[in-house]
Amino acid sequence: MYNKGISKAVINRLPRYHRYLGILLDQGVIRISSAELSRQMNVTASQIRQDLNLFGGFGQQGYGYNVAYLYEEIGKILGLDKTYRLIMIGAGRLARAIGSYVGFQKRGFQVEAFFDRDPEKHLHRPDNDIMIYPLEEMETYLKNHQIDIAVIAIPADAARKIIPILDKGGVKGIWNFARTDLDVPDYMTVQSVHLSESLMQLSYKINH
Amino acid sequence: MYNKGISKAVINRLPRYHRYLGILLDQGVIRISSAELSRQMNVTASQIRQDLNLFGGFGQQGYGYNVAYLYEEIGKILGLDKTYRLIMIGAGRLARAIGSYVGFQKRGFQVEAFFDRDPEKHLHRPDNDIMIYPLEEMETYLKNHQIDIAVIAIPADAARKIIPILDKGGVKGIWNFARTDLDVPDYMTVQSVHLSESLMQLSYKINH
DNA sequence: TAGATTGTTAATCGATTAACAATC
DNA sequence: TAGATTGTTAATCGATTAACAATC
Repeated sequence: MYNKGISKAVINRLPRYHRYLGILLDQGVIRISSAELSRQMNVTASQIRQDLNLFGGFGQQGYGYNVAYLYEEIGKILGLDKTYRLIMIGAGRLARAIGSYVGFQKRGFQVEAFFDRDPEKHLHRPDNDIMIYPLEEMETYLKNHQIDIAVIAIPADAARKIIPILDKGGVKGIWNFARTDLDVPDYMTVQSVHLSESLMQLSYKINH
Repeated sequence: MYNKGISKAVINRLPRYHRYLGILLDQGVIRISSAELSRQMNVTASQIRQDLNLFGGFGQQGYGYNVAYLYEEIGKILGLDKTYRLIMIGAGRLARAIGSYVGFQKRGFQVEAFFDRDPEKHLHRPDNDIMIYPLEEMETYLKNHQIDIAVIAIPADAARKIIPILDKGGVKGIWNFARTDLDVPDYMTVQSVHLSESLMQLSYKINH
């Protein structure tokens, strides 16, 4: 899979295409034209064709796109055909909620462990049998386990401090829920979910 | 506060300015130039000045920007000088995590109640004394309480069905965590946090 | 006053949309 | 074959960056 200068705007749209195609697939729809999909998704047909063609000709003139095939291909582009091992950094409410969200909803993403400054504080619940380790053990843990993604759900300063350990431990991607930007080497990637900023954007929109 | 055609890109950047200014404020920094802020934030100075000037001249030639003043003004633009009453729709892990996140972190956003299809299922915890009501009572509840924001953390189809009730109930904004787009009348606004899409974007970036 | 830095206009860049020839 | 619809190029639109005159 090769990145021939795909813009960030396009990447951000791919998961949404994937979601809509998944719904069509469930509905038993076999083929769809860019025009029809554009109606359902509220984007232009031109944009759909333009976006898809960055990755190759998935459609067929006079026919449209085969739903199952396109769904599959976009899944591959997004890397959903692979599996990923995750650790959760933090074991508070948010970390546990995200951990079980990922565990239930996302087949290819396996939550392997939680780490917390104070693992005793967070009770093990019957529906959550994944171990919570003390944060100091993370470095050793990463030596013995190949982990692809670290989910960060701890305060901002703790989050920034932990990056070198994740780097050394061979973690490739960070899903960041802390209220900070994170500097990582260029062979690592960060995807941030800034809940606070999202709520502020809502508040802006309500007032304007 | 008036919206003179501010683009979405600008609005999305405002909370980040606010965050950085908050840090500077905590550090006791009195004034800052667009050049210095641009270095810290990794954006161009030009963009900062351009963005800020959409809302008025907050700076002063030869001086820069007063940190406290700018922080305050951006806060006002974002509507952070007001208070908002929220209800949480859903009382599962994610809803409770977000509910307590908002409660702890965001002073102006008050969580008033939870609603759930099965309120009995979700135990009341000592650190969470906000009531959980059955979902059927929401319509009546909204008649008797002025609620500004509904946070949606229930499955996609349930989420879509609930919109008319929120509309009738006078809710202005929706913070949507369900895996669906939501159609609302144009006097309402939706801000979605698509966790699933965010994770897919991370997965894409790891592979490219 | 001189130096610094904004506010703002103009130039550039990139992303979206329109159009249509290619082709199934 | 005729009709439909893609793939792709060209035109438009919008957003970002550069430049500099205004001014503190």
